[in-house]
Amino acid sequence: MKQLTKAEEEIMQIIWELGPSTVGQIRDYIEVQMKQVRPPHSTISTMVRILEEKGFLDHKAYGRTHEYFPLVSKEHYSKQTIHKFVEDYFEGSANRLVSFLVKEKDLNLKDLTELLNKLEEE
Amino acid sequence: MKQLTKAEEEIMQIIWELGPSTVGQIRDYIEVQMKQVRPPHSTISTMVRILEEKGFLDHKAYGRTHEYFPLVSKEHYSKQTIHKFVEDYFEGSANRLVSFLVKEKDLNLKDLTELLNKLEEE
DNA sequence: GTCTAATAACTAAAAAATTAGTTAAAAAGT
DNA sequence: ACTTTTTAACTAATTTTTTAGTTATTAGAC
Repeated sequence: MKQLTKAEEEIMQIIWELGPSTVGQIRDYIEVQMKQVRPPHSTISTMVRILEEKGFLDHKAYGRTHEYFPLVSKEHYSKQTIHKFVEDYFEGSANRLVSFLVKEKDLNLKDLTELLNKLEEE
Repeated sequence: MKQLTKAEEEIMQIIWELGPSTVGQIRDYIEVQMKQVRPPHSTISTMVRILEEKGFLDHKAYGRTHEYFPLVSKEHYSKQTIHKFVEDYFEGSANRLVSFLVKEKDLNLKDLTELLNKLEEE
């Protein structure tokens, strides 16, 4: 699976968040939720067409309006990304990643213990 | 801190791996270890100079030979990257990342338990 | 010392990514 | 019906990233 560029990933995040969306809805989201300047229609339109080309999106046409929806789930993409990341930075060991998180205080032992208990119940 | 591009990150990985390196050593590594075509000197030279500009590398000059070394450690960079990743994909919760890893079988409960015990000893 | 190979610095070219203009068609509002 | 707004498609322009050519200098081999 191809890696997303920064701008592409941002668009994907929005569509994952909103679900199936039109170009207009994406622009609204950027303006209202992200409080940025409303980008030109053509900018977003080009982005989603590239994402479609790369196989991340597909669309349904309602008349002239296209509604874009993800072909790759956020879960699937994050799985790939994390896999590569663990590969590159933790010699492929998820264990080491967890150790690292604990050392870096992104995770404390109490939380981890609780989590483990919960996971064991399932 | 700036995000690295794909090619930039590859160079950084090599320098993190090798320690302080000259352009020639990097080219050797790419040829011998990575079994790729030996890139032109100028290509690698440009990359390391850009990385220097971005603050990821510095160099020591021995005569005309420059030895480049990291200013940003692999640990520091991975910390930033993972932080952003957890932010974007796990709502900032490292807990959820760990759950995800377990669900996706990158991590099994036995290992996690052992790890937890080890961490608690420290 | 002379020659060869490696080097840094500079520059340029190519490729990829990003942003945006234009047009024609459709939809929505009046 | 007429006007305005939204849209897709196409295209172009810009910016960023990546790769590589050229030149002058240095180091090392002989």
